[in-house]
Amino acid sequence: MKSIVADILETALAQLPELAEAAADLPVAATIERTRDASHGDFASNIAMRLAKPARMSPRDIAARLVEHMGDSGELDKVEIAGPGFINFHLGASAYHGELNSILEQGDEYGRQSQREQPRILLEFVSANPTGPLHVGHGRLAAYGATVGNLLEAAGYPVEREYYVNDAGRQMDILGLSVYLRWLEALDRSFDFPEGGYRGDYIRDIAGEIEAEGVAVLDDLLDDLPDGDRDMVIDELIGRARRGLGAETFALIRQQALESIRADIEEDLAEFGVTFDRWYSEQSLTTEGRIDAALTELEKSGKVYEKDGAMWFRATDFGDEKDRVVVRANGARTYFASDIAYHYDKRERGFDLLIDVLGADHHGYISRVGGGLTAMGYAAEDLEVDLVQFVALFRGGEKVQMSTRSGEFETLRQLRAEVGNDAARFFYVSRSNDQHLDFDLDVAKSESNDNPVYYIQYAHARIASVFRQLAERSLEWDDSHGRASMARLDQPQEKALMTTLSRYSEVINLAAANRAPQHLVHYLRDLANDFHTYYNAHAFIVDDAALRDARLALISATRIVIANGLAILGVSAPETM
RNA sequence: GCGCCCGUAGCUCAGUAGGAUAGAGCACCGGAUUCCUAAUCCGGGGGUCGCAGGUUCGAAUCCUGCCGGGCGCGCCA
Repeated sequence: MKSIVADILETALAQLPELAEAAADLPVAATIERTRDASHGDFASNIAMRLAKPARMSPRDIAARLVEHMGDSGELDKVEIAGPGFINFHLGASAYHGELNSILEQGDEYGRQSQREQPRILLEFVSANPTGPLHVGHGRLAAYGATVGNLLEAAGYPVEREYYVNDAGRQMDILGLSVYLRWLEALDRSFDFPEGGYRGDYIRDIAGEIEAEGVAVLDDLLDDLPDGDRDMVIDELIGRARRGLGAETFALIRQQALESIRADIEEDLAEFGVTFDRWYSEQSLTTEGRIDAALTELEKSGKVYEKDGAMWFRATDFGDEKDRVVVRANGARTYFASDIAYHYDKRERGFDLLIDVLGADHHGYISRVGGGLTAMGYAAEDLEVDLVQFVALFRGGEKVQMSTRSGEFETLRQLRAEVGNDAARFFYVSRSNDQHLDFDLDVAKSESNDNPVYYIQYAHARIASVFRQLAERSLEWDDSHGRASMARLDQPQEKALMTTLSRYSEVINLAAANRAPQHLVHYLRDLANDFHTYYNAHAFIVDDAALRDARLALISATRIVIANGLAILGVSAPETM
């Protein structure tokens, strides 16, 4: 719809060289927006005000010139100049009827922009460490990332989704150790479980499943532990276990634990409607020499130096607070080294735009990873990080404490079980990602009244119900008759509904461009509201066949748009409720 | 101390590269169904957009400072 107005304005502008020059840097579409007040028409452009300074003319004069050069497009009822220089466009009914026809013709494809080649986007999200089940915070990353991916695809971008599995490093050894200790415990060896280990019940489950063949009982494992902090104790235990069991056996336990947890996460997310094109292993960065390759690139750039036996990256040259170690004095690569190697690899694989969806506590990484990319010959702008703020659960007006110790739930699985996938997906993306999220369990769970998920789904189910009623009355919807009779849709509720429907593509583009799913959430709420209002004001199944068919065409289009929008959110569109 | 995010109605939050009279839900008050699902609809009250300056035709939106809240600042991952 918006493009109709943009085309008219662009055509007029092209005929006025002195204005076109001033508007060179200004995309015409960016000057056009929906009006808030119907008396201002359907769309308004502020282009005259924005050109006033560069063109050295008064806004109203500019507006007048533009209006003079607007042809008669047939879809425009009238154009007015208002206020300080707004150009208000009043569209005719045919524009709305055209949009309605598009919806009915395109069905579930409606709202999808034509596929473009560039930029190829790699969307990385969740990427939670495979050391335990996902918690409610990860759920927000999952819902947000998945929805942004759907939005980008709908907007026509080629998108691949990736989960980066942090399956290397010390935490994996701690995981392996924790599993082995639980395995020992199951053999009636009793001891104090070390503080730094992973203590969750899932560790016991994994311990019960490990292949025991070749796994020895190390009776003196916990004897004479050094006095020291928990990290020291854990490292000592890892060393003993590795020596006692043999490096291969220890690695086997570790890998089994890792794969068990990773598979559990994958299943959890799949049930949540969140899937990935690839699970990218951090271990593979080492085994396939990608860290070496990245370090070589860094050295070539001259942005690394040696100090105190370690290799440092000059992160401060790229806006970071301090330089960062990439290779420790003991020869081990840091997590940061993996991280830049991974992002370098993403770029090497041909992705133009790397989007990372990360928890808000990761904001410190942005400048240094971007800096790494720059040093290796790419641009920091190739990396976009969308931070997602934390989640707080509320029940009965009280904040649910999310400590590991407390019996209160904290895993994504438990949340999904309690409120359902639809409500969870919906609530997670209903707020801006840079806003802290208060997740009210009571509202999400309530199956009536005040739950916005059901409000939207109910609109969809109601429409389905109308068509069932139609069949029960032995009537049929004559699709083409309905389309031919759209002029009969002249009630204010019908106009309001058509206007809202026509906004859908604009909302998709806006939400995709801003990585802001909440725009779609609010839109769907508005659309459902317009439908419910219409439902209460007018009967659809009326005796007048032309009017009936036209109204059924309108609500049919409404059903399509609601279903398409909910699909992007990963929420189901039920036929009955 | 430095850096990032946030501060809008009683509560939870929208607010589109600055735009016309700042919106929604919940809560509160009052109404609507012989008829397609009342998980619905309609109406009403409720605001110094944290504070103070600045930029401009125009600021919730941009800039500066301050106040308040969250998060981060390892040769951890």
